Amino acid sequence: MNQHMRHNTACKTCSLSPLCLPVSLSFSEMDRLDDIIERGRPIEKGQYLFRQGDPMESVFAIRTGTIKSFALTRAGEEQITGFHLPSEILGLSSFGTQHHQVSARALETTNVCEIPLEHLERLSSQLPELGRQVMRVMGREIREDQQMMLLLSKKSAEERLASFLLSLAQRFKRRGYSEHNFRLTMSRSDMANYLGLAVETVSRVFTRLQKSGIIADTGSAREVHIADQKRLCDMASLSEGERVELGLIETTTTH
Amino acid sequence: MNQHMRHNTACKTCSLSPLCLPVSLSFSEMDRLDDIIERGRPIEKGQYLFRQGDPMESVFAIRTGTIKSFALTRAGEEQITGFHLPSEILGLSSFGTQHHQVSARALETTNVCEIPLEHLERLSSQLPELGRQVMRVMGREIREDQQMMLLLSKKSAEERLASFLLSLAQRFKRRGYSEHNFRLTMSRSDMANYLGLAVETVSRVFTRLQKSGIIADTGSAREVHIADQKRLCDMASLSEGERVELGLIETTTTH
DNA sequence: TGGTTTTATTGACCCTGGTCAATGGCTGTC
DNA sequence: GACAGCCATTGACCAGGGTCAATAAAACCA
Repeated sequence: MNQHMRHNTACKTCSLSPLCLPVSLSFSEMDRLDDIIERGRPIEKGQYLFRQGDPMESVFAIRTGTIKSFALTRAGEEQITGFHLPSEILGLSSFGTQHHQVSARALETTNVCEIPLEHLERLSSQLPELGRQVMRVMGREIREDQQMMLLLSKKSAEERLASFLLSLAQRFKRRGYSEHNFRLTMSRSDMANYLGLAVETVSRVFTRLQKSGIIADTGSAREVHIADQKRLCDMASLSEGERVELGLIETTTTH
Repeated sequence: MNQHMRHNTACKTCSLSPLCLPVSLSFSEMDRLDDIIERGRPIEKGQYLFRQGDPMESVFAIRTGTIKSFALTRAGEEQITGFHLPSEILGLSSFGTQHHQVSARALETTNVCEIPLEHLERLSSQLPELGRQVMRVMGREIREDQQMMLLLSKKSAEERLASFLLSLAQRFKRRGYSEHNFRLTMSRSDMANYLGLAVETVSRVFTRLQKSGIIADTGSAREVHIADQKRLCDMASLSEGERVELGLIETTTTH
């Protein structure tokens, strides 16, 4: 048993493990994974989990909270590359480099599981299923990034925001939360940055979504209530890949 | 020795191996990799290497030629997710799924090395360095996709084309070709699709680049001669990550 | 609690790049 | 070598969404 382990923080008892690295490991294998995981104190809102350029020593799984990851452009502005929810793995994009290629910052108080790379690599060669899961997670990240490329190069402002809200809804649902009511942990400006829009455009699209009754006015800008999911889907012009991720269709077919 | 092996097609004798999967394998390990690799007949221009929805049974390393990979949008148009040059690995984005999530089509006559997934996974657990290299390649792909997200969400048409040409130049250079003179294997329309622009815009930017003397008029639209690389770099507004990939700076630093 | 800062909304205006249309240049084929 | 089809270029026009500016609403904090 791991000295760092506290109540309810072992993979075996974690409700997120079916979505996370331990998926398809046996109980005894999970114990070995637990032995290399370090669980420190929470990261407060605004604090960095790691910064671009830091030595790359671990990857992180989110236990609770939200993290945004971003790269810095030449001009010093951020380009947000993702918002990460519980069970998602952070740091994979720096694999094969000595240093983190992005920064990661908490959008709210966040707890993470730290997995030292050195131990992960050693354990992966002993537990083939763990290595395979790391590759599956990386494959999913590549697919998501490529869907994001599609969104950024082909979709209108309305389609972008609709796709984003549906993606969040689905991710909350998979984690056992409501897919219709949730709180946005990121600002309008973060959303705009991520979606390749101006803040003002995001704000205007939210207003339009409310006026058309697709989302309800909750009184707070951060609180979302999806009132008409079907119309939101229509508005998003989802690609096949997105429909698969959202669970709207079973599997892709040949064209 | 592998029955499929032909002259100059073993990893051990392939000039691309330092850029490809076998990097940092010993000769005897390379032999074991060679044993699972299948090298079939060339793929002609326009032919598919695989199609979105096909069962996912192998990944592919390009030996010669160029492949474009793309997903289909709901409306049936393509979204190009990448152009792949010799030594680059294709199919990683479908890791963890039963079926290919993108299609891959040859832009010119192309030779590939086919690596059956089942064998690759088994061999990776026996040769930890091979598994690590697969993860490094996937990490690089994630970083490139995220740089593409930056390009698509923040850069102007000029900056996009300049970045694209520099990226191609660098990739040709690493493969031993000229970084100043090369032939584009993709059409204006493919470039436009990949860069999130209209064909007409790509054409206009090419004209502007010629008029300003940054690229020379070679008489052919597909033939590029970079006349002033420095100004092209300035024009591209490269991010730190891009500068690292292009070898313009050594490593990222903390901000 | 009041004052300061950050975040969100809304309006007015403008610009980059998309769309439509016409033309010219290649490539391939019978 | 003439025709077909695709690819590339250029011009004219237009619109989606960016920018700037003003205000309102939250969040923060001493």
